[in-house]
Amino acid sequence: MISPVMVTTSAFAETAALIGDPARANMLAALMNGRALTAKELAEAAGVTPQTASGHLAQLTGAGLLAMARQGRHRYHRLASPAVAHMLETIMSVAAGGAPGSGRTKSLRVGPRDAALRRARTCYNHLAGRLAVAMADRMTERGHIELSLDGGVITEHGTNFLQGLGVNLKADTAGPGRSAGGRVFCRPCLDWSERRPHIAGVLGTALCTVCLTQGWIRRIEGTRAVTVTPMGRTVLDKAFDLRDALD
Amino acid sequence: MISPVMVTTSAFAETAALIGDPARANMLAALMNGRALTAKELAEAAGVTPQTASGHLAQLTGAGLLAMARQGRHRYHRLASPAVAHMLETIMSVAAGGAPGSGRTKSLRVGPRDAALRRARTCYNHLAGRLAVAMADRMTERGHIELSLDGGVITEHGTNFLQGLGVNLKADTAGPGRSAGGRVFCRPCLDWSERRPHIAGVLGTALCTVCLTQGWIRRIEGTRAVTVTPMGRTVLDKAFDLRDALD
DNA sequence: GAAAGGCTTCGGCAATGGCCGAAGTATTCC
DNA sequence: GGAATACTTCGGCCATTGCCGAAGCCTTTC
Repeated sequence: MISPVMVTTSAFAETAALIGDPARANMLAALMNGRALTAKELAEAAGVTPQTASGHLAQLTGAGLLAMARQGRHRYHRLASPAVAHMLETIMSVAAGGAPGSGRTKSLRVGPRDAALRRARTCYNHLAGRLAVAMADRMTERGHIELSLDGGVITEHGTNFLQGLGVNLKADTAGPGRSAGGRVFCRPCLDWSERRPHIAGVLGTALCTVCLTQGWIRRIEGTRAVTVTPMGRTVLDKAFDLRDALD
Repeated sequence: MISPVMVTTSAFAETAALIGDPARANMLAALMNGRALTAKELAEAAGVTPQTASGHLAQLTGAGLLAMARQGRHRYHRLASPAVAHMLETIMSVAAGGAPGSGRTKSLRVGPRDAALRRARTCYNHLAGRLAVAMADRMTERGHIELSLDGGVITEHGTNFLQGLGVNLKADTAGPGRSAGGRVFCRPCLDWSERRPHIAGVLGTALCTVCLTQGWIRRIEGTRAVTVTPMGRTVLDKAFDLRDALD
């Protein structure tokens, strides 16, 4: 007999099992930069042949974790929704060491690629790493935002500050990131490398978008890491007093 | 050669794989009621023999997902931290059907046990299901809270309301759920059965605690579902105008 | 139209890992 | 002290499933 509760429990396990395979996990991690990649690129990211990758991608798409779009002879795969990205980030956060302060030190921090990731990276559609945590810290210190592990909100002061940077927060009057009262929340996202919250949600997305379009940061191909351009360094240091966050 | 980035990716995949096994997934789901269970109880929940469960529990504990406490000849296992509970809830949310509005209809809703779960259940340390969503809706309508997918906050009005119910929100001046400014946030938690947010975080925990200690709701043994007592029905319907949320 | 590239399906191999029976330790109860 | 209970370790069986080579489909390019 199959209990009705088993149905949902089984979907729960299946989803996790899908993520739990090393090859698929690498594909999903590669897609955490928020962009769509071809099957071949994902095969390379996972370290498997195209035919093996094809099977994995079919499974992930079938389960609703990925969305696929044909374009010529390419097929572009991306995370199906921000909810999926959020889920993956949450798992990464737990995988990176469990509760902060616990004795677990599984994630060794070595190597240049790793260092670049810890310094600054994208987390689906917002920024993460030392850079993002530093930005959140300065904004908190100055009263631009209020942030806790349970939630966050931008103040009037912060709205003005961000608009001065070119972030338009009054574009739409309602959206997933604002309450019925129009208040703009910023979702805290626990940074897996820094173990402290940074800014996600609509606010984090807007901030990341501005940084990219203005050329303050640039994506490093084939990884989630980003570099801060010389211009970006000047602008962001002036705006956020980054101190040694980029060293 | 093992790339340094692979280290973290591997921990990511291992964590997901740990959750992905059906037996372990059932154990974790059973622990989502927030309480500690013995190895035997978890074996029963997973549908495996004690010796098999023992191996699974050792893995989960070793990975930092569970914490264990000896007590006499029993060993009580619980989720290691709220972060783990949050991760599991996020996976359940995605597993229950991907993005809201997507064509996925994998989770059939049948059977009495399932119906009870959808009506009211605990989600680690707060309430979920139709009951919790209805409570959040009423509080939003009345201006007690502001809630969006990105965050939430309790208003002065809401603080008074909850204190009238016996929830003391001014107990400590700082904590994980409040910003440096003392503002009390309530984390939104996407309800996997209702596909709408309900109240989590410190606020959700406090609310759930009051309901349990006052005897308004009671846990159903062996499941995450809770029943609303006759007294609770009276009190909660008066306070929250639950309408048909409990039918 | 032929060639090339991107992607998928099929088939068989191999290894990972979950499962239980049996046996061993630790703790409580009588 | 002996029986009972809770839990763990060990060893071998078996199913699942990830992997790649080969071959086929579809689209673009020349």
